[in-house]
Amino acid sequence: MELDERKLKILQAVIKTYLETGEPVGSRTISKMPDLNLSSATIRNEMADLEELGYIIQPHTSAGRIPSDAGYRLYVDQMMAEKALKREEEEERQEEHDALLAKVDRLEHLLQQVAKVLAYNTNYATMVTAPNYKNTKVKFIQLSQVDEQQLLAVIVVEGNVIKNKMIKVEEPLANDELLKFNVLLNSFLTGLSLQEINLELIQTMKQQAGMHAVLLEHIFEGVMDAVRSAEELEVYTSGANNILKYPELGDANKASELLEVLEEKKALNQLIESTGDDADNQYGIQVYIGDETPIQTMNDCSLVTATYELEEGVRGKIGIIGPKRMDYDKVVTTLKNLTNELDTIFKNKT
Amino acid sequence: MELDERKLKILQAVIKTYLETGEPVGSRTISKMPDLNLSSATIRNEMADLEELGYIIQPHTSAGRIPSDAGYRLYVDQMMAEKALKREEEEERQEEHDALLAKVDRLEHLLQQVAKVLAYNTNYATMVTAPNYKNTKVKFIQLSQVDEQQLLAVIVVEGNVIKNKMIKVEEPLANDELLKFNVLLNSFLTGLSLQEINLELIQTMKQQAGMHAVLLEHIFEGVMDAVRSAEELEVYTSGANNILKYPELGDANKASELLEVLEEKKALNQLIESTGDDADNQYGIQVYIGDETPIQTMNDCSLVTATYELEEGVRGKIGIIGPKRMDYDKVVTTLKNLTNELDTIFKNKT
DNA sequence: TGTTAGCACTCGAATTGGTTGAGTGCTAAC
DNA sequence: GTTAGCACTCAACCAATTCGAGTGCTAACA
Repeated sequence: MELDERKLKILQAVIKTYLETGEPVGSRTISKMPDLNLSSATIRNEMADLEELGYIIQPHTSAGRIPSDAGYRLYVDQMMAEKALKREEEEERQEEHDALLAKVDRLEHLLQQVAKVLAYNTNYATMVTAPNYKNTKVKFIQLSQVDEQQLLAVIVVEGNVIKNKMIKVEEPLANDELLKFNVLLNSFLTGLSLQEINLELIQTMKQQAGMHAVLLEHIFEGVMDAVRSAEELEVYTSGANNILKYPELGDANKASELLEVLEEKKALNQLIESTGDDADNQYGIQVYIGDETPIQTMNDCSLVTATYELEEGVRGKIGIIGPKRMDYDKVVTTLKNLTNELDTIFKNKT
Repeated sequence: MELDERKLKILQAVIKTYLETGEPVGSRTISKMPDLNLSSATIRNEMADLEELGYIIQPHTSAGRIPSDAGYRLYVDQMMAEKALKREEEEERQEEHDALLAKVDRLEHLLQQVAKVLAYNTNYATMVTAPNYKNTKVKFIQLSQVDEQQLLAVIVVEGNVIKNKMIKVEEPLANDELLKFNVLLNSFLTGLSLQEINLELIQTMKQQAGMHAVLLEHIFEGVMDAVRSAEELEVYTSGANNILKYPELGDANKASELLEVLEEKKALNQLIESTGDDADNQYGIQVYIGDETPIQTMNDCSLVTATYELEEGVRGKIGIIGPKRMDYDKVVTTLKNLTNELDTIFKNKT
């Protein structure tokens, strides 16, 4: 059996109405559509075929049909393909800037705000990861004496992300020693990516410095800590409550598990990092349906991810989590516009 | 009518069993308790009285009784009074340290961890506010040249909380100018509390400095920004999913509203700041039942707050949100132990 | 006077049975 | 290949019924 033109049309009709209503779709509903002029009986035959092909499912004998994961998949693929064609015409129309985003300054706040706005606009749960700094380079590094017993290490990496670390010392450093340290640190580390700063390098630095070893050790440890904390990926979430708005997810147990995942930043990070590369399609937008999602808890959900770029090579991800019957079209469009908007914001800023 | 000894006992029995079961408590259940030897009929009479006094409620004619807010109130007050008496004996027994908290270093992470552990231990939703820095003093302040067009302002306040701010400049400052600035800033601002740094002060500083006004303006603005951002209160939440575990809150609408509040940090802050001062009782623990909670959305919940002290005068709050029939005893004990533990951690640390 | 046994009563919750109607699959005719 | 028609299925809904936990009240008892 083949999926001919007509079957496809019927399938799309089923899915579309199911997305709208959330209830199983019967043959009569479809037959009444003006688009394709067929009796309910014919539709029934076709629907039986579609079920055999695995695109739709009957919850019970005397009910209408709902899309299977495979059905959604087909639908989404189709949609994405269409979007790819329409691309040029639309490109110009997305000028309206979101006032909510414009005035935010600090990256953390911006990303949190992005998650919030997105959740508000789509009515789904959202998450935004901070960009991965591993590939960014150290721009500036500085030790200062805060008080008798404490040094402060400040590290700025490209993208103007700032990390701080307090370092305890037994006794204050002399001014010229501090200066020496700063010169040393800067000359060695500036321009390196965080990835390239490793123990080996530190060793050679130590040899070069040739100063009181214990103190040195301590300070380097602190600096390394700061570097490491810059690598830590932050995740911002919003709209968790939206999950409860969809009855198919709203049962207390499932919803509770989902919420738990949304709180568990590590899991989230893994989740969103395990989604494929943006190279897969021209918008960097990917759709995971049901079992395709990387986490078991989300098997009743769909996940749509997009990639934004803070600057060359420094990327973060945006994710939207909703029921399988989410409004894929709207979500994809919104994400597309949003990433564009972020692009312009970042390009003007940095 | 009076609330005599026996009535009180019965009331407590009703509340206790209701806390455990979550279902209306009938007269027979109480009469079977070994503690007070009375027939169900007598209990019924007493319960009728208790209802008239407003301590318990009958959901419908042929059901048992559940506590009213007033009933809970009485129960909690009683409990707190008892705890106050038992205080000394217990004091020594709370030595077991929570391994999960010991190794955390940065304050943000520690507080987040506190929220998490607390949520895990109690099965309620939790929130922890970062301490209020308004009263803390500036310890250290520094401007550095990061690159051609950017200055970095770093401010450290007591409690070792660090704030950063990037400041754009048209052209790089000369080294001696920068030095001058730093001296100026430090001499004026160090030792002041964040509250005391205001426009007036800035004005006098400007006059003193007497340099190119525009640049100055810019820099001060940046510094002020950093100061302001230090004032911003952070709130860490955890265990939001626990809300769904209690049927009386689990209906989709209410739960959704609650979750929304938990996400809205500003609202949370207001909420927890509006709770009274810790002076009210010796543990700094307060219980808000039903309508007593400061937010309408929480009228079906109870809120228990505690205060911790990072150092003299620098305090934050911890809140636990659960159903009205939460296990007050456990919650209060847990909070008491936790604040003690935090005390020892902070005293060893700083 | 306080306590208790007994009893009629109430009312939500659970069970049952019947009805409805949306939807199906199949067959036969067009 | 399409469609009208028909028998069939089954969740959803509703009403009637039962069940039982719990009540309030009264009368008897200590």
